[in-house]
Formats: sequence, structure tokens, C-alpha cells
Amino acid sequence: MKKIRILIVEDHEVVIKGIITLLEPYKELEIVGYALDSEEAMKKVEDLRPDIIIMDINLPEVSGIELTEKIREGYPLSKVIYYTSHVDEKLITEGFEAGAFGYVPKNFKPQELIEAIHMVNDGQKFMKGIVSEKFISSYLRSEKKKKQKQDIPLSEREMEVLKHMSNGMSNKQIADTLFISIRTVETHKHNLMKKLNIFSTAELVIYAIQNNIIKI
Amino acid sequence: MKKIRILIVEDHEVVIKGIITLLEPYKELEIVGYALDSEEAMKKVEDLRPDIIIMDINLPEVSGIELTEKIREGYPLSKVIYYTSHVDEKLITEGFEAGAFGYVPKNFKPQELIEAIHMVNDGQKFMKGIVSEKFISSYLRSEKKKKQKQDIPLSEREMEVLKHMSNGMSNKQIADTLFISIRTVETHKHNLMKKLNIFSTAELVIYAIQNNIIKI
DNA sequence: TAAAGCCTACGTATTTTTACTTAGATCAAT
DNA sequence: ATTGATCTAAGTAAAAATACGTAGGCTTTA
Repeated sequence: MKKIRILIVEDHEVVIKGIITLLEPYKELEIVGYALDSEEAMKKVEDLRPDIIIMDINLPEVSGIELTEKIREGYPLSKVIYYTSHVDEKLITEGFEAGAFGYVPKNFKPQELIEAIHMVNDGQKFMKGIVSEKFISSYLRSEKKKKQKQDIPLSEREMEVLKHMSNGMSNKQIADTLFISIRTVETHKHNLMKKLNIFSTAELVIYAIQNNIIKI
Repeated sequence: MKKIRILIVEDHEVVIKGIITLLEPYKELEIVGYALDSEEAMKKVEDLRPDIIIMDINLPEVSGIELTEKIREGYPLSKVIYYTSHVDEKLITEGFEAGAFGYVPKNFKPQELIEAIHMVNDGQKFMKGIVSEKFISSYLRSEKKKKQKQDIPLSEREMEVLKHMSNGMSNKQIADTLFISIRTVETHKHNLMKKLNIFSTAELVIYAIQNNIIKI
């Protein structure tokens, strides 16, 4: 029987050693190589065409998500399993959207990783326990949000006004900064409030923070 | 020559395996045990009295910081080295305050961990590269902050007013909610602004968020 | 070419907020 | 018993923000 060929992508050497030790007893698995960063990873995928890629989602520079997308486009037969310490809803959903086949937190029992490898190699997706819960709750929440709060497009000028006022400027200051009349600023703000259905400065600030319009 | 006796505290089995593999070639080092959580760790320290404890700072339930404090109080001869994936300024400073002897990021070369073990075993502190930089910059910043922004105490009522206004209430609404006159709310707000040296609603909201007075 | 969206800006009026001061009542600590 | 902090609230003014409608100029798109 053909062995399952595995590539490890992980920026911490010690974890690579750990994974190697972990998989060592399983004679049906073969570690064909490892990579410490995304660039190296792409090269190894190209060269080795592994069946399974065990990947840390938190990589330096290019994230595991982007790397996964590139792999899926170029080498769809190599299937990515995230093996990571962060059980983060955003990472989980983005990871699967990017085309990953499995998500195994490092604090799962080592056995789970083996199980994931076999399942994914058979073409199934692997997700378990807390990961599935997060995924489901994220799905439910996103469905709810879709109904109530579809992304409202703000014009560029509205963005600027919102940003400046969220940083504490008065209408007058904003007007001076943007070289427009204070009346124009008022109009933009008025339109903002109508668009967003928000009628207090405080909530506008929170909106700006939550939508990454300002950084705190 | 006596071997250096090492205990590993780390909640990810795979990393434990990695560390064991990593240290294996060094015959002067002896891994006497490992622990997957804080409670187990304390027992092992008590039983084994290791020279060095290699610890992941991110442990479930009780953090590595607290654990370090307890170990330093009870077993000052066992010296803690953090071995962790997060190079976080806060963790670094808190870690050393808690009594750690070393801080080695997992993305350092494995060799660095060996070096840290020897240095710490000789009674020195180990810190290198990015870790020292963060430590120093944190020190400098904290000195600067000490001068300009000592924690300003807000009264309970001021807190309430700040919270409500940050959630988007007008002075009138706050007055009604707290069953006080709008003039009182104005006074509280005025005092808040003087105390915090902030003169816009937006910055008050940001202050409230940054100081966990409101949640977003 | 017409429609739509955006940026600009004003008129008018109202509401809200801020500035600054003063001050009584209460409670805790010295 | 006095001081100090806090909560309460008002007077007086000025400044700022909001509501709502209207509208010209501009660019993009149907």
C-alpha cells in the first residue's frame, strides 16, 4: 500500500521535531519534507507534491491562509490540514474558505492529528469538538448579521469625516483639515447618520472602530 | 559531572516531543519529566526538584506567570525559562517580574534554548535579540508614562456617566436613567473631561474602550 | 442624454453640549 | 471637629451639533 506523503509547514523547528516524533510510529505515513516559511513551502509543494500538508496557520510574513489559497490553485491534490495553537473563529472560517481540509488544535490529543491525516487523505474534511462548534456558531452569526447589517457603502468623503470625528475633531476642525465649509461637514455627518441609522457621536466612533476605519 | 535536570511544562504534547528530541543529543541535560498543566507542574516540581523548568507561558487556566511566582516562592532553586511562541512585551516584562530567568521564543534557533539552559543553570539571566529590545523599549516607555499618565481615579458616578455616554446616550437620557438632573450629568461630564484632559466625546469613547469601561 | 451618486454649500431653527462658577448635603477619614 | 471627596444641582453664556430642505457642479453609468 502506498504511503501517505506529508509535508510540514511550520516556523518553529521544535514543533517540526515534535510532529516528526509523533508521526514516526505510523508506518503508513511518510514525512517527505518540511518548510519554515511560505516561500520555502511553495517550493517544496512544487518539488514534492505531498498528499497532505500539515501547516501552522500563523506563519511569518505570508499567512497560512494565503498560502493555502495559492496551494489550492496550483496543486489541488495537496491537501492542507491546519495544526495550530489558536482556536480562533476567524481563522477557522477563513481557513476553510481558503480551501483547507482540516483544522486540528495542537492541544487535541496527538491521536487526533493521525485521524485527521487519514480522513483528509480519503477526501473528507476534518473538524471536531470546539472547532466545529466555533465554525457553526460563526455560520449562524454571519447569517443573522447578513439580514440586519449589510455593508453600507460610505463615500470617500464620508469616510474621511467619520475618521476625523472619531479621532476627536470638531466639525470646525474637520472643515479646516479638509478645506471645506463647516456646512459641508455637517451635511456629510448628517448623511452618515441617516445611512448608518446612528444618531450619536459615541456610536459612530464605535462603528468606526468596529469597521477598521480608525485604529485604537 | 552532574547533569542538569529539566522539567518541561507545556500543554501541547507535540511540543513536548519536540523539546525532548531537541535536547536528546546533549548528554549533560536530563529531562526528568513533563507536565501538561499548572497543577501537574507544581506536583512535579515538588517531587522532582528540577534545576531548570522549560515552560510555555500560555497555559490553560492558570497562566505561566502565576505558576512562576508560586514556584519561585516555594522552590527557588528551580529556575524557569519561558519557551513560547509569543514575543509579547507584556508577557516578557511580567515574566521577568514573576521571577523567570530566561525568555526564549520558539522561532529562535534550537541552539539558543540550549544556550539559555546553560546560562540560567549558572545563575545568569537569558534574554536575546528581539526579546531584549522589547524589554528595553517597554522599560523606557513605562518610565515615560509614569510621568504623564498615572491612572486617574474616576468616581463611581463618573464611571456610570462615561459608560452611558459611550454607549450613545445623550445627557438627557443619562439623567433619566440615573434619576438625576441633566445639570448633574453635565457636571460629571465636565469633571470627567477636566480629569482626563479630553475634550471630545469621541476621545472619551476611545478612553472608555481602552480602559474596559465599555465593551464593544 | 438622462439618471444617479457624490461633493459642495447655504438657510433656518432647534437641540445639545460645553465652559465655568458656586454651593448645599452626605459620608469617611484624620 | 475639620477636611476632603463625592454627588447633587443651578446660573449664565457661548459654542457646537443636529434636523431637514434645497441646490449647483461634476463624473460615471445606463
